[in-house]
Amino acid sequence: MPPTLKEVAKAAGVAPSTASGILTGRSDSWASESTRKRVLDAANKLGYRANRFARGLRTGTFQTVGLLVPDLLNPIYTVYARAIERVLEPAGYSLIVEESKADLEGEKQAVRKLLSSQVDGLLCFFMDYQAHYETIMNNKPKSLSMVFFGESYPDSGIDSIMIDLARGTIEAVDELIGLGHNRIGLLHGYHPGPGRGTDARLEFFRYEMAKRDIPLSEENIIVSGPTVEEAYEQFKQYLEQTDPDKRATAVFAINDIIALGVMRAAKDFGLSLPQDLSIIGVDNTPLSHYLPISLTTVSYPIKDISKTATDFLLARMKGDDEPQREVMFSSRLIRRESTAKAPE
Amino acid sequence: MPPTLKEVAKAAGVAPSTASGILTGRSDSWASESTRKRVLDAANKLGYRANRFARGLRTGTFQTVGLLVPDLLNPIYTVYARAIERVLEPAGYSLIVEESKADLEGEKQAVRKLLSSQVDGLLCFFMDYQAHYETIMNNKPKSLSMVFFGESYPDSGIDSIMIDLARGTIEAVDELIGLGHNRIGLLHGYHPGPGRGTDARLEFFRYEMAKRDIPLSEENIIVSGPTVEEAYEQFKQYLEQTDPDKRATAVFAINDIIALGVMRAAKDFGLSLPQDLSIIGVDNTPLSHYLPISLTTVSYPIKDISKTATDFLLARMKGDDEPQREVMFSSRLIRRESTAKAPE
DNA sequence: TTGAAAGCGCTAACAT
DNA sequence: ATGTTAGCGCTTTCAA
Repeated sequence: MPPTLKEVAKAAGVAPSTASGILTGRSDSWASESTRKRVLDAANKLGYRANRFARGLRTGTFQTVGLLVPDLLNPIYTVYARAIERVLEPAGYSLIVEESKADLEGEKQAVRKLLSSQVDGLLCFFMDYQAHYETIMNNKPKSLSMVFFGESYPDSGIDSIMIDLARGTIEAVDELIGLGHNRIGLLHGYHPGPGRGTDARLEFFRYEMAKRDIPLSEENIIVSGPTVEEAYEQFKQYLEQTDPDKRATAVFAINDIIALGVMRAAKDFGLSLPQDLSIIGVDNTPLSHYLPISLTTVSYPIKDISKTATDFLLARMKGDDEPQREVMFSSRLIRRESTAKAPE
Repeated sequence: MPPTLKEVAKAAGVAPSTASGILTGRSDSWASESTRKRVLDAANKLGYRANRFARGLRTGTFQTVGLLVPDLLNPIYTVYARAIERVLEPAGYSLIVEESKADLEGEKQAVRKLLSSQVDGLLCFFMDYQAHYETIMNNKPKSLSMVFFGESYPDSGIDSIMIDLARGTIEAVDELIGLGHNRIGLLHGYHPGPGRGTDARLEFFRYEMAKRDIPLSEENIIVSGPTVEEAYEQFKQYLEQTDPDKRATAVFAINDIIALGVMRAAKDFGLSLPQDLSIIGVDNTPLSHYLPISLTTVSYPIKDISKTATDFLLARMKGDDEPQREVMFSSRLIRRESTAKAPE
């Protein structure tokens, strides 16, 4: 049995309430230096750690925030989780990571679960924001703070952190055009159900292509789920079904993991990389640098993003009620081995 | 404010304790069908969810288990975490994943933290089991159950799940020999401090090599940390410093992630893969299948392993006090693209 | 500057 | 078959 506050107090010769004030560093605790020291020593000696449950029960706060991500096998979410944790920890909060298994149904369940679960705050990467709008607006307890990544609900009071893929996408498109590609494909994978809303990454890509008068054939827009497996299957199918003369010579994939699926499918189809097919990803996953064919990718400042998001959440949980915030981070292209001159 | 048990009870017209018995499905609750139904309905209507903290405080149990892993960027731990979670969830437990950042100091801290943290059980992948022996034996509360992966403390009462790499390693060695390799290197990466104990994977490899009269030059045994970065650096250095005539033509890396580092270092050094260098990993990480050069690797039944470990833990937490258990799972080689005939 | 007492929401003995 | 009561460990008025 771990020591209780009462025991610490007794060992120090003070009342539990006094010890509590000192141990939690409450500002109104004007304990004398000597008492403070006695209490701290006693706590230390006994190896005291406050029982989170008792404290949570008493304070009505959980000192816990949840992070919802689609798929933990995409290492980018591990990177986020780490960065977030690093901000949360010093603030005394713990992080619970939940994944929706890259499935819209799973995501709905997870939202429900998290909304009524005992956390003080929630950081969300949704695959489909629209799908949860009602649930969240109707069921979010007033006491639960949230921050979104990548999209926002107008007038919801929920802060959002956005990544402006403009620069990165423009650089990617220009890079490919500069290499002589004029049949460029796109693989996007955030939408488990087809036709469900539009992906900003896709729209932006379309726009930039149009601006440059590069035809973007609809059949070169490939829809996949967010996992490497789905990307592999979809792209393999694309390769099998598309006339080689019309086939894209370069693919912009909206994240590194699905880019990996594309790579593998291309290899299995007998293409040489990057000679026969250039591939660009997004996220600059740690992995992308170490692949046998390292991946050209769009990168963004993930630590800053995580820090900002977590700071917003922390502030909201403290009661901050500024107007809804929305900040945007920029992106840029990192050139590696997966892009090359267009084939003849 | 979420509804409390008291409110549910009132809505159903019963006492809190009655409602409690019904809602938690306590066996000694001989409530009549009609009361049971009223309570369930009320709970449902109000969206009641028991306050974990109050319950934990009252029962002295946390319904939580911790999982300690070295490095979440190695996807194999994500795979474990998922598989474990899948067993834990139906049993009503949640999982907290802690990573030691692939650093022995971090691991020591994490052990200390978890031992005194409020979890009912602990599943551990340690990098260095010896380093924690004292801490654990001296500080593990009687009420905390533990299960180890990959090593065991004799007479500790802590169950262990082992992977017998025999078959996999033998197959790996034979595969390489069959391909004509006779200078085979080993990269092992579980020991942050050099000279700290020995790695079973290494010992076994040594043994199998000796048995086949294949000389294993000490300089072809490369020590690295468990991350891809460290493996990359170490192997790069190895390549730069080793006489090409003595250099290994094949490398057995003790996990897929460090195998990836080896691949990349070889590429950057100008070697062609797999012609100039064959590489074998261990773990059969999901990723290894999708790499542009897919990785030959030693695989083992990770779901069964996770299930067994979690079942053991669940049983121990329920009070089971069978003698210490130790089970061993087997492994086998999966041939992919990263291995080829030895160069001339 | 410190202590006494109440109560957070829940469960388990015990009483009815 | 159901209700009453006490208390888990902590924090927080309020009183001393």
